[in-house]
Amino acid sequence: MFGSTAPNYLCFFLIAFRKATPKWMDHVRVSCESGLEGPHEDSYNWRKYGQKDILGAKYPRSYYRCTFRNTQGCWATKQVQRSDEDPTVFDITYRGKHTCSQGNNAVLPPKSPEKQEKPTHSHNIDIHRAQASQESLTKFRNILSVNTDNLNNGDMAYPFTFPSTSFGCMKQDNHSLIPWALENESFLSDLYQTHLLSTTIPESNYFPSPTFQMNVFDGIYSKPHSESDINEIISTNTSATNSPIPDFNFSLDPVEIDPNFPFNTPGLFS
DNA sequence: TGTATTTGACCGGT
DNA sequence: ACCGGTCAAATACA
Repeated sequence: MFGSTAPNYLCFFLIAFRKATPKWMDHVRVSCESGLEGPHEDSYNWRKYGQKDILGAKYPRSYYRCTFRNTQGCWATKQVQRSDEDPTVFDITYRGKHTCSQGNNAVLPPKSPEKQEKPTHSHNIDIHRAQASQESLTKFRNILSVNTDNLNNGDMAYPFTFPSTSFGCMKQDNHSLIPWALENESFLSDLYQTHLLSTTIPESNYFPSPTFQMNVFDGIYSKPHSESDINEIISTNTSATNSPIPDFNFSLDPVEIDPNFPFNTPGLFS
């Protein structure tokens, strides 16, 4: 399977990255009474790069990637699709972890309020700050409307809590923090993306309403598509720690990797 | 003019 | 061959 050339290795790792990137679903219910529709806001800067009609789905799926993909090499992506059953619900699938500045701790100021769909509400911003105060978190939690769609799903796990410690500010190159970070935050930190409801603009151009009703993914890592997905995440704990590619928070699925694979092959990561 | 979105084409996996 | 995901040229917008 593996040739002796670096490009072959690179190809392999790109495939492994795609396949092993943790995914999770985020169901957002839009408040009908507020007259809002469209997906949520998660305070990250996303750039839409595609839209597809999905077989059997009423609504098209939109594809977003981090705005800073090129400038900062952030490979976080997300998919947004309106639920067939309940059009007020958007299924959001996140892939990858933000390695850009906004993913570490910074919530960059909006370039323009309209276009950047940036929440100007402090709670949402605080939630993304590395040192959000417990007070803010408590206040924020009080206005959350938890979507319990997944509670009947036996796969769910990892109850969502609001830690008082810094969150989502892990530097990707801080290897000394990796073991703890991977065990506790590898994906949980990404779950710590909260969402504001959109206005009437669907899919992409949305920004919070002053009367928004916060509906946050219920903080549960839900519906792993398969057991392998869990393995993918768990494997991050081990394989990524010594990964020579610190910029990518991906895991290598041990099922797919020959344990005898010569990682120390000269030129492998060159 | 720079940036974001749209949308048909393209590609890889199944 | 079909389908999902991505690319990139065209277009829109500030």
